[in-house]
Amino acid sequence: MEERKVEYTENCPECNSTSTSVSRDYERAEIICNGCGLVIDEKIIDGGPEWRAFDHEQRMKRSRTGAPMTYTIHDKGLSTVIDWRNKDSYGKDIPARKRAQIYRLRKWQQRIRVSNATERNLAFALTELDKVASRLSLPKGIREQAAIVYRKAVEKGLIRGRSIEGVSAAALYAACRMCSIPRTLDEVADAAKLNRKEIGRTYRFVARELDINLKPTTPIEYVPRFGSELNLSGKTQAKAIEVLRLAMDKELTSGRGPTGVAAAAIYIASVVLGERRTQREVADVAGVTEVTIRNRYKELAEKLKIDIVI
DNA sequence: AAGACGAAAGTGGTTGA
DNA sequence: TCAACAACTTTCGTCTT
Repeated sequence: MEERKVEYTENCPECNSTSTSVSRDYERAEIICNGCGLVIDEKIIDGGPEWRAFDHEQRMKRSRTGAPMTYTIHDKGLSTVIDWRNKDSYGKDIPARKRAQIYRLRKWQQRIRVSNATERNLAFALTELDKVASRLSLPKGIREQAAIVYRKAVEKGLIRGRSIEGVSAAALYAACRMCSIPRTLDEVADAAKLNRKEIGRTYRFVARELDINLKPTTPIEYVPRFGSELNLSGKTQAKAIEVLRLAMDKELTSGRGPTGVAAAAIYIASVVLGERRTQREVADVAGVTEVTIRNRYKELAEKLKIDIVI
């Protein structure tokens, strides 16, 4: 193994002068101060490759990594991309007489990449998916999940007779529930600019055909999101969840809209712990009315014997 | 003046004959 | 296919802080 010493800009705690640098000795797996020779750290991890390559060809052959695979690009991000720079793999300029050839190659590569109708459909759907997901500020994992659901729907031919937008919105809604960070149908419908009925219908259909059976969402899953939108402390959110656990034990949540129950529990928790929010505020973030909160929280307070002092 | 309360009527979706 | 039904909403007048 060759000895690689990499300059490392960190000061030695011993001699502590800014001018002295330390070096990493991967042979001995130590970090050493160049000034006083102190071993600063041992058994460091060598982040580099364990193989050696003598030229570019070998390097390409031996390296085992590349761009990560993703489901959010229609070809999973694995296709060849001919970039726009007129440079070859060494970074040298491509001679003028070859430019035209490269230009044609580039054009055809683009055309082939999204060749048939299915591919184009997928490409379109995935951009749509991404657009809606970013409007709802959903994490990347959910987009991947939604993309997977959408791909399966395409494979089963479930798109026929349904709009791409509708199915991608349904896929996204399903993905949210699968990952336990549910959005309401209303929220998805709003972001996708479609009506809720349509998405709901499509979702049910897709879920049935793909054998995605999800348990009904529990109110608890809504607490963190509503809680943080209301700037409630973790303590209050925990209290709301505690209330919901008790409520679920006593069957007070079944048949009720989960958002309504979650809103009521949050309201109760906020009052009990002195972090008061008005019914109006809670109702707004939960997407229900004050009346629903009142009905729910009356029930909860009565059955769980929680005293509400207002 | 804002928030909470509750009655009454209306809406959209599910269920079962 | 249709009526019954429960949950939820809208609206509004009243009470409380």
